[in-house]
Amino acid sequence: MRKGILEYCILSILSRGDSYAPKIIAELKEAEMIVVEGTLYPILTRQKKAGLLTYRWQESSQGPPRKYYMLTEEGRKQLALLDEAWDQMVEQIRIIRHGEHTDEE
Amino acid sequence: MRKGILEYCILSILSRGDSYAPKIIAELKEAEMIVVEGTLYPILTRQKKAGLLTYRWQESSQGPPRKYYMLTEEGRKQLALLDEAWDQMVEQIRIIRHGEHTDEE
DNA sequence: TTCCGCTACTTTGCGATACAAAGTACCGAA
DNA sequence: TTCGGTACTTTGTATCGCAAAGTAGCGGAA
Repeated sequence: MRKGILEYCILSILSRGDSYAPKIIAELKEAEMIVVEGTLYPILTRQKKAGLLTYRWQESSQGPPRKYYMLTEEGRKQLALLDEAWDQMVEQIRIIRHGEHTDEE
Repeated sequence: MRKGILEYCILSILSRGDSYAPKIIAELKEAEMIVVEGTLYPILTRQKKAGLLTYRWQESSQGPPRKYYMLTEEGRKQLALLDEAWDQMVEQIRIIRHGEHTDEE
């Protein structure tokens, strides 16, 4: 029950600072949204291809260099849209669950 | 961005009273979660097969009889689980978006 | 009665998403 | 040079939702 939502989470995480895959995975795990490499990397690739992200190579003190991803201007726009869509969905599901009460309570 | 959530919505709707497909579709459309027949019917079939739903035939004043679906006891349990999972996801996404944390970082 | 349109339910094929698992490549230490 | 750890990539599979076409029963109009 979270297909398509990962994309939103990833943009959200990157909106708070550049990051690279293993770190993103750790953040998502902390939020109990278990993600594995084989899931995350294709999403990052898709989003980069869609122009939402870009990346820079950055040396690491230990191990190979890392791809640090960051939002593009378009990525920020998309995130704003997803923010709105998410809020609407949460509200609609609240209505479905508890009945519609827009004017009254 | 709503895959897997339809199942939850359908159980929620049925928890408020028995219903049949076109009526469920109308309710979901009202919630701006557009659903078409080819989407809903397979879900109902899956859920019935999973033991979450059952149905009875009921005559209609005009047109063919309708399959009125209703939750089983197991369906209610599943709905309770999904309720909890949904709340957790909403909370986790709120944290991801706004950087809420307990005391560290 | 026969035909037609409406309602309801069903099936098939496709694209997209996420997962599991295996594979590639680079770095530094022994 | 070899080994273990880190990072990134690729392939195959299952599932979900959609579009579109198909099946079937009911009731009104000619």
